[in-house]
Amino acid sequence: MARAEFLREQSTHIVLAELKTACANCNVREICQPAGLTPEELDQLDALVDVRRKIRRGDSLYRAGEPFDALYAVRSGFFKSRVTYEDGRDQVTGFSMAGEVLGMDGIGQDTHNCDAVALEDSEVCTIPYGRLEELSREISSLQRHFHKIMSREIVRESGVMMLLGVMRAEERIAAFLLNLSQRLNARGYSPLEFHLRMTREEIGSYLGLKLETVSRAFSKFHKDGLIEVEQKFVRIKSIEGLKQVYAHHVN
Amino acid sequence: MARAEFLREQSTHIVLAELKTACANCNVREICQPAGLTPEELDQLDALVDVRRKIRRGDSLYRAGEPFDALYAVRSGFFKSRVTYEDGRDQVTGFSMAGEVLGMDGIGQDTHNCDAVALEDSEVCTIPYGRLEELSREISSLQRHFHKIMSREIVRESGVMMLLGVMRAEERIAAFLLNLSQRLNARGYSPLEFHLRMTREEIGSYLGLKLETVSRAFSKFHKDGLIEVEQKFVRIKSIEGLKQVYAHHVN
DNA sequence: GTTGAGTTTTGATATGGATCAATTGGAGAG
DNA sequence: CTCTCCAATTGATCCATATCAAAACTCAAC
Repeated sequence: MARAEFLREQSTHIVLAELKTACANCNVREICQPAGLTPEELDQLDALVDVRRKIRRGDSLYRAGEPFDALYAVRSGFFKSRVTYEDGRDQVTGFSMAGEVLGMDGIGQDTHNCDAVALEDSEVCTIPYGRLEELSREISSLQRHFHKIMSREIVRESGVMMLLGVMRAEERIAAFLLNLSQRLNARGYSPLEFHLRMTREEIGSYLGLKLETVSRAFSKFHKDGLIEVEQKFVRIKSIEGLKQVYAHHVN
Repeated sequence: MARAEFLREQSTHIVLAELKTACANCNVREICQPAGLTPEELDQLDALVDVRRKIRRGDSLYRAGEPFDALYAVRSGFFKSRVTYEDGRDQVTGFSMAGEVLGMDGIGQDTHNCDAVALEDSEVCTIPYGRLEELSREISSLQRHFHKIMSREIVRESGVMMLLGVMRAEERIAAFLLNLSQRLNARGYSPLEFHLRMTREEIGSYLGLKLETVSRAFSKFHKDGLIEVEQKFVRIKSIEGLKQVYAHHVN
């Protein structure tokens, strides 16, 4: 027990020591550090993003119904957001990777609207919401940036509505893979080879499909030479081919 | 030309004269006028919401791709938001009635992401976005309110994802009617009798269904004594019954 | 009133994806 | 290393909703 305490202390120290440099090459810095800030403003921001938090695979960062008081910037790892309906049915409403922001659903009702569950051991920076509001009253570039991030979440979701509302199963899955690829690329990871962090069932839930349908589509894409799949590992062999899957559709 | 100038002047006068009283009992005032403002702040807000604009049925308030520079508060009338996909497929992503805000999709990319089309002759107040940002830096209750409205749009959309992802046709339509009813009620209209402003096809597009399916569900609900429908007119006879439609579902 | 285009309803049939079922494959616990 | 459990694949069948088709109804224009 004493030893556990010690280890925790030590790890906190390491975290604090790393923070400065960590922010410097953090994917999330575009959120926390919009361009054109004065050194003084940068110091204020340093103070804003204060607490780092580790979330173990399977644990949740927050749960629907909990009081909302902070946004979270994913520093490393991978999350799913999940809404549970009254009757117990649930749906995955999004996946978040390093460099993305979680929790904006909570602002409207001061209460989280969904669960955010880590799909692998993850780390987030906590952005206390009250302080974010204060600071974005002082720093207009931060304000603007924050608004853009919220707006993009709205646009992202209307893209998902499109997936769910008008696309066929294989189109949805092609679009899903392409979106994942593009986001990984934007964060500096390989856009052509990656590990899926979620199960077929979670992909299906997100896309409004059953896990068997997801599996069949993967097999089909494999057979057509568009991807290689082995369990969670995916290699995209033809971005163009995947785009064809939904471009080829006849109205 | 001189005459046209004169008319415009005059009409501006009328608008300004009406604005004060108009705002006083406007549904949108909770957006434009969060509680607890000083008289001074209220004057600033009066200046913010300056231009009223009439949109004829069938015309669009804005279109995807147009530069974004303002939000719109619907004063009267009814709009649909529509996203068109590369290949020409489109989907209705929302309906907006008096007292609701349109255009937040444009903030993220400085460009509108969807078309907003009037489904009946409508009137909106224009809220220039730059000024809204300025003012919400000065008035924290306005800032907070604006953030809440954006966040609620995120939550609304994740609700639609739920509709599209997990519900069956009749459940979606029951949920749609109940949502409409509840929003009309919140705006002071009858929650039990109303005119649909949109066609069966537009409802279907929103819900990811074909118009025939929508029509059949309406007929079924009628037969079951849950609603009366005659063309665009709807009378809800059993809110409870409609709730049962999706409560009764077995996992 | 008549015409005509668009909307809605209803019926018959087709089909994409769900469901049910069986098997295989992997990863973690002991 | 083996056992166990969960994830994934694949096949067979079913069903909810799409699709195709025709008729009725509505409203606006003339």
